[in-house]
Amino acid sequence: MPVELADTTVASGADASKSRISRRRVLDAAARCFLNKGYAATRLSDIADEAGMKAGSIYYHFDSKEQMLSEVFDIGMTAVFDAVRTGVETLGPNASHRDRIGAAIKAHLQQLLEQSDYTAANIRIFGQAPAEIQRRHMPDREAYREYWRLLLEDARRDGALRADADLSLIRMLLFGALNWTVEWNDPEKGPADKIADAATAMLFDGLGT
Amino acid sequence: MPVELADTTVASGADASKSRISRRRVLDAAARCFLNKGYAATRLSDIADEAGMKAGSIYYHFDSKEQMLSEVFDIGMTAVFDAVRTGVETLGPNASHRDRIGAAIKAHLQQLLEQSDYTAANIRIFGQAPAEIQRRHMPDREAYREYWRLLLEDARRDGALRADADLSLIRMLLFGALNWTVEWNDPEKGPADKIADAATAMLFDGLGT
DNA sequence: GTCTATATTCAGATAGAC
DNA sequence: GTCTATCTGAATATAGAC
Repeated sequence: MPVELADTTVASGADASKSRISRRRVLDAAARCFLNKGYAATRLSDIADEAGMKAGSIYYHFDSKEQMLSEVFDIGMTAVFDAVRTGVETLGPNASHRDRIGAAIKAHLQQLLEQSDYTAANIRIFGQAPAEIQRRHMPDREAYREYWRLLLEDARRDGALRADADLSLIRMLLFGALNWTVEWNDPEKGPADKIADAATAMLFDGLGT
Repeated sequence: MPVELADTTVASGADASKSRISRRRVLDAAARCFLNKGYAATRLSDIADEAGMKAGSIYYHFDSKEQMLSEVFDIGMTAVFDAVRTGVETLGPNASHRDRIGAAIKAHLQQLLEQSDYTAANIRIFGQAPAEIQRRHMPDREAYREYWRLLLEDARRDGALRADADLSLIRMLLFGALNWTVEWNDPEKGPADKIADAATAMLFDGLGT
């Protein structure tokens, strides 16, 4: 029995692994398609083409197109939230507020532009996703916004940001400057870090003379 | 004959007018639907419902869904470009660069958030529109970008913006801050001008202490 | 000008062979 | 696990009555 058990374990382990791998390949393809064409305009055959299989085969891994979208959103939000938290915490507790916010901006843009099609898809197409899917993912997004809200509020409390600033407005303008990069950035043209530095400088210093 | 001529003229004038009016009603509905749901997710029956007619009737006024999208893009870009030019030129030739850029920001946001669903649709869904439509409207958008490029460059030339700024990068970050408002702004919550003032202050002064 | 009815095309989803 | 073949529903677009 130990042998059969071992064999079975190996076999099902291998199967499970193959399944997990091609499931992920399909999801990668879905994230790319959703990002580039939008949700409604993406056909299952587009995803299948990019994943190297036939449209019908997708249903071995997923129940529906909506399920794929939902998982793409989940993975994308987790990726960017983790990256930002890690980027800020890596600085240690004595970093300046400017450095903390700068690190958050850098991590956000790296995920969006270089690391994760899932994050990019989440940010780019969330607003046009089916209402039910949007509703389901509101709490994630709210938690992420809340993290940024505290980041900025702490900075103001300690005098690193002007006391008279409308922080929730500023936060949304900052998100806009960062998130809109997905509409125009050409990865060939330069690293996300360069954009991040410019955004941080604009936020803190402005461009007036 | 003068009578018949007059009658015919009046009658065809009235018909033409009715036609123009309901054509515009359909296009208004299309702009709203495209803005809210995206292009691919909008059905002709959505547009028809909102315009108070049946889906088939739309084809009396338009040849295709794509034609509607193309006209929405045209009207939206013309509206925002005209508004921005007018806003800047109204200041007269002796206005400060800060005031000129501030006026451009205000006009852009007013169109986007309060005046024109056409402009909002153009900005929000352009990136997910069919490739052929995007291609056709590239020159318009390029001209608009060019206007802003000169606005910022003139300011820098005269010393109103820092000499070391990467203006094309800054311009795209600014566009992002402004354009992303269409994703989050709640028209009930406050006027576009308030957002415009915050954006202008951020651009010139920054928020650091 | 707008309607009803319909042709046509297409995309999401399912069934069963391999 | 992936394929081929197919069902089904939907959406664009057309035809002809009113």
